[in-house]
Amino acid sequence: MAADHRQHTVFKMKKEPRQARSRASVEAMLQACARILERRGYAGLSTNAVAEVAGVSIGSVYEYFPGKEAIVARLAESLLAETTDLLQGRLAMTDQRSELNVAMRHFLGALHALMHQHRRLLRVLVFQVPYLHQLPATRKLQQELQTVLQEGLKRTHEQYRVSVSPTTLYLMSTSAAGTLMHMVLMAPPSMGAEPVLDALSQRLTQWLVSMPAS
Amino acid sequence: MAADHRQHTVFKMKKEPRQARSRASVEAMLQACARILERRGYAGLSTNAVAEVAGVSIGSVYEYFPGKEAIVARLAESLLAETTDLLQGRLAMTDQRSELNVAMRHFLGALHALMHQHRRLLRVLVFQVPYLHQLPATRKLQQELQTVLQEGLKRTHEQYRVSVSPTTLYLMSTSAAGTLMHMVLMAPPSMGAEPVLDALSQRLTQWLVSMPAS
DNA sequence: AGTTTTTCCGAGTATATGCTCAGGTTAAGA
DNA sequence: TCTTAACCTGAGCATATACTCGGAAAAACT
Repeated sequence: MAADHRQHTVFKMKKEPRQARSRASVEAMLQACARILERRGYAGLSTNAVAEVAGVSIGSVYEYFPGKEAIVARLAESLLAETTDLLQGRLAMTDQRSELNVAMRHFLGALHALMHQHRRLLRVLVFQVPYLHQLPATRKLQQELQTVLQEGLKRTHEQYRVSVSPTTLYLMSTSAAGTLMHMVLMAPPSMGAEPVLDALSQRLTQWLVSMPAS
Repeated sequence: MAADHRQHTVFKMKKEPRQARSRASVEAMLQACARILERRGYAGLSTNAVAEVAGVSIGSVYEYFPGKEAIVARLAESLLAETTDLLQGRLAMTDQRSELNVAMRHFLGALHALMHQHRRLLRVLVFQVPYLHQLPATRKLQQELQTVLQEGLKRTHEQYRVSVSPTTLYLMSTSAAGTLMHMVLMAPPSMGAEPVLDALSQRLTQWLVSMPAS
């Protein structure tokens, strides 16, 4: 039976580990899951393999996770949460003294660095995990991207205070995300990241500047 | 045994059908494959299911395909080829009398329409098929996008003859592709396609116009 | 110490899926 | 018509994977 008809409870943990010992076990399972995903892909991931690589028994896996979907979901959630945190942290650093184009470049640079760091895992999550984009954390991250863009504008120098329509906001965030994704996951080695990030941030900034002020 | 260690011959057909009867069988298998992918996802796809839905025996499937990867690959190749043809066809229609922004809008509109038409299948192919982006047709399509952009520029009115760096070309194509992908596969219903396409083509055009002429 | 809760174990069962093969049927060629 | 090649069949074998369950060991609690 395919995994598609199951309830969405398969994405949640069965029970939270209470003692230090079990917390270490769960951590080992998650690390094992990441290792297997990077090396063998989602199709090569099985609960038995997770148990073996993590050095625990198969029974222990099912003690905490209802199935492999839940392990992957947990792993993805933590990565997505890390990214969301990064965005919020960067936003907190941005104030009225910041130059819009500089702030934009820093945002994109930090985001790119984080994605690049986890690129092997990210590739599998994005391209092979069927339920990734219906995870709450995914939607939260996408929303966060737009929020950060909007808030960042408000906080930078007054001369850039412009009114941004939802369409524009959407276009900017999807353009940026699409380019970052392509660079990290699909770009040929010949394409250096720095020039593209420079050009991208410059473009986004000029785009905003050219809009009617509010 | 995971499917990851196999040779890349799994992506090719075993033998070409010669008679009309067998060509119909293969066609039925491909249609069945598409149906199953749309309804059950890649994880729900099996050679047995393809045989059943197509109304042929499992033996016949293995007569023409070495495994399910080859069926999916064939299906994807035809969809990608259709897209590449569309781009080339549009390019042939573009001449020096065309306005750049109008031509750009038509390109994006046609591309979006095609993607939207196949969005259910496309979603599964993009997000669940591990080997999609290593298919020759995928690379060809990506290359075609950049070529069309570059050629389209050369063919439109002289005033737009500008020199476009590889970085810019890359940035424009990934931005456009990223936005189209997000719109077709992930956008909330509230986001209408037309305004976004209008804004996108306008943006790309203005971007080019603002560059130094060659 | 005694009791309860948490954690862990792993052989074993059920099931799904990939794929073969020996042989039958239909169409094309001579 | 006879021969050959193409095409089709589906029961069945091999394997892999999800998941259970009875019970043991360790930790926490009283």
